Amino acid sequence: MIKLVGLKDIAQAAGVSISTVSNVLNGRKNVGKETRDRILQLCEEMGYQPNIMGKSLKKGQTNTIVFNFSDFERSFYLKIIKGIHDYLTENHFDLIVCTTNSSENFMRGHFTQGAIVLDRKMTDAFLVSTASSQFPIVVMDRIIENENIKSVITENYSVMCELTQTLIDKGFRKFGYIGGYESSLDHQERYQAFIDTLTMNHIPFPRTKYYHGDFSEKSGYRVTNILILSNDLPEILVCANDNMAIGAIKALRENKIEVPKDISVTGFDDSSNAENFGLTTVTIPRYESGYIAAKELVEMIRGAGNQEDFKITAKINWRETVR
Amino acid sequence: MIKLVGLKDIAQAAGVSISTVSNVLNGRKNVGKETRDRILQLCEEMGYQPNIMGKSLKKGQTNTIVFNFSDFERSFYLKIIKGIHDYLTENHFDLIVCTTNSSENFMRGHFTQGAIVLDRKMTDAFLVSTASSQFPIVVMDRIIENENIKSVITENYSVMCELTQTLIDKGFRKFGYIGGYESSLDHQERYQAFIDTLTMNHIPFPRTKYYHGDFSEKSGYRVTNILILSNDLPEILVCANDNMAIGAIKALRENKIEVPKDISVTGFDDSSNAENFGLTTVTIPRYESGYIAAKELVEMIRGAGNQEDFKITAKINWRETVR
DNA sequence: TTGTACGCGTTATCAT
DNA sequence: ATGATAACGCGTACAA
Repeated sequence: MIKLVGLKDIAQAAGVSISTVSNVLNGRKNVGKETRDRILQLCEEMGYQPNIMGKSLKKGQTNTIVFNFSDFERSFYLKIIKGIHDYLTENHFDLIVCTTNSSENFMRGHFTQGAIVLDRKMTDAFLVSTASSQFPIVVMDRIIENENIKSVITENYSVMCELTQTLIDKGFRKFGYIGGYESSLDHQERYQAFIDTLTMNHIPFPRTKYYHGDFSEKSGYRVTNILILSNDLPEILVCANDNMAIGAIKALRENKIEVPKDISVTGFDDSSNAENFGLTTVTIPRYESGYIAAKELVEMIRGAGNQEDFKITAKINWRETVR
Repeated sequence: MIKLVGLKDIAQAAGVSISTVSNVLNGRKNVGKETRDRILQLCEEMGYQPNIMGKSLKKGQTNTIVFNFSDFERSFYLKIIKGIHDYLTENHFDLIVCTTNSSENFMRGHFTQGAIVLDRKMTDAFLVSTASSQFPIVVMDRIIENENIKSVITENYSVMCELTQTLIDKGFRKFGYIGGYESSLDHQERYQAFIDTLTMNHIPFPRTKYYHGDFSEKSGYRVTNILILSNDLPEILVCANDNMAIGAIKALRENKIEVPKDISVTGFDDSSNAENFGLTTVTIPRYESGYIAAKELVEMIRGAGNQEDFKITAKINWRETVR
C-alpha cells in the first residue's frame, strides 16, 4: 500500500510547514518567491494531487451536483445529460451521473449540493425527506409540492391540443387513438388534450376507436392489427408515442394499407427512428430540458430561485405520415 | 446557513459521547440496549445522514469509480454504462459518470479508486501520468502500454474476416465497399480484414469498387448514388458501419433497385435503426464491453488483475439485406 | 458499557 | 515571510 502524497509530504521534503505549502497552492501572496518555486517544483516531482475530500470537508461545499436516472433504454437521456452538463460547465459545477442506488448515497452523504432526479424509482417520500434549503432538488416529469423541490415538466397538454386542432383544421374527422399506460402522467395529459380538443370542435370520438397500448412498439403493432380487422379504418391514427406509432405503421404496411394515402399517423417524442419513418410527431426539447433543470437547481443552491415550476414547451414536427 | 446534523449533534442530544453514537451506527456490540435505542431514535428524528467525506477521508477508500465519456450523440453509450453499472452494483462499488472536465477532478482528487475512460479527448499522456497501482485505469477502444492501464477493445478484424468469408461461401464474387474515415482505427481494421479475406480467396477487388464515406448516413447515400451511375452494380455492398449502409439502402430504393434481390448490403454496429431496415450487420456487445471493463478495473483495484488486454468478440447478425 | 484522544488532508486564523 | 494550531465529520484503539 503506497501512501498518497499529501501536503504534509511536500512540506517535509521542502523543509517548510504545511501552511506554507497550502498558501502557495492557493495562490496567496504571503510566500517568498524562492520558497514558492521550490515548493511548486516538488509538487510536480512528487506528483502531488490535492485531496478533494479533505478540501471539501473543510470548505463545506463541493460544487458538485448529481443527476439520477436508471432507464438505459431511452437514448434521449443522453441529450438531457448534455443539457445539464453544458449549463454546469459554464457555471463551474461538476456533474456526477448515477443510478438510483448510488445516487442515494451521494445525495445523503453531503458530497453533492443538489440533485436532478429523473428516475421514477426514487420515491416522493425519499425526495421530500432529503430536500432541504441546503440540498435543493429538481425533479423532471413529475410534480412534488415542496419548498425545496422544483419540477421541470414537459407541456404535453397544450401541444397535443395544437396537434389535434391542426388535424381538424386539415379536415380530419374520423380519429383513432392508441394510448399508453393509463397510470402514466404523459398518457393522461396527452389523451385528455386530444379528447378536449375534439369535444371543443363538436367532433364525436366513439370509445371503440380507443386502443390500449403500453408505449412499446409491439403494443402499437398488436392493437393496430385489431383495428384493421374492425374494417372501419379511421382517417387518422393518433398515437401517444413514437414507438407505438411505428408499430402501427408496420402493421398497416403489412396489410397493404398505405400511409398517408389510406390513413394518416402521428406519434409523440420525436425518437431517433421517427425520421426514418417520416413520422409526424412532437419534438420534446430534451437538451433544453436538461439545461433548464440544471439552471433552476443552481439558482436554488445559490438561494436565488423562484417558486414556480418550469414547463417545457414541445413543438410539432410535420413529416410525411399525415396527408 | 443551517448547520447539517452530525454525530456531534446526536451525541449532544442523547447526552453521550460521539464515539458511542458512532459505535451504534457501526453496529458494534459494546453499547447498552437502551442507549442504542435512544440514539437510533434521535438519528431518525433529527434526520442524521453520515458525511461521506468524513468517512472516506478516515477509511482511505471510497469504493467509487468514475466512467468518463463525452460523446452524447451515440446512444450505445447507455448500454456500456449499464454494463459497467451492473457489474459494480454486484460488487458494491458506486459509479459516477462524468465528462472530461469533471472526470479529471475526480480522478486526481483521490475520491475515486479507478477510472474507465472512453473519451478520446483525454490524452494518453494524462492517463499515463494519472494511473498508478493506487489508481488503475481501463481504457476502451484504444491501446496504452502501461502497467496500470488496461485496454478493452473491440475485435473488428476477425469478425470482418468471418463476414467476408461467409459471403464468399454464399457465392458472392462481385464486391463493393464503402469505407469510413481513413484515420479511424475501426475503418482500418475492418477494411484490412475485408481485403485480406478476398485476397486469401483469390477474389479480385478493383479499387474502383471502393467508395469513400465518413461513417454518416449522408455519405453512404451520396456515394451509392455515384455507384449506381457507374452502371456496374456489385452483387454485394459491404459498408464499414450501419449509418452508411442505411444511406446506401435509401439511395438504392429511390432508384428502384431492390435489396436484396438486385443487390445485397451489410453494415457494422447493429445500431438501433438496423433492425428497422432488416440490415445484416455486426453486433458489438456494448453492454458486455462495459461489464468486462468494470470487471477488469475492479480486479486491478483489488490487486488481482492480470496483464492482458481484453478483446471483445463481435457477432454477425444475419437479417434480410443479404440474399 | 462508555468516554478520551488522535488522525485522515485540508483551509484559515492568528502568532511569530 | 513563515509556522503552530484549530477546526471539518468520522472511525477506532485504548483507557476508564
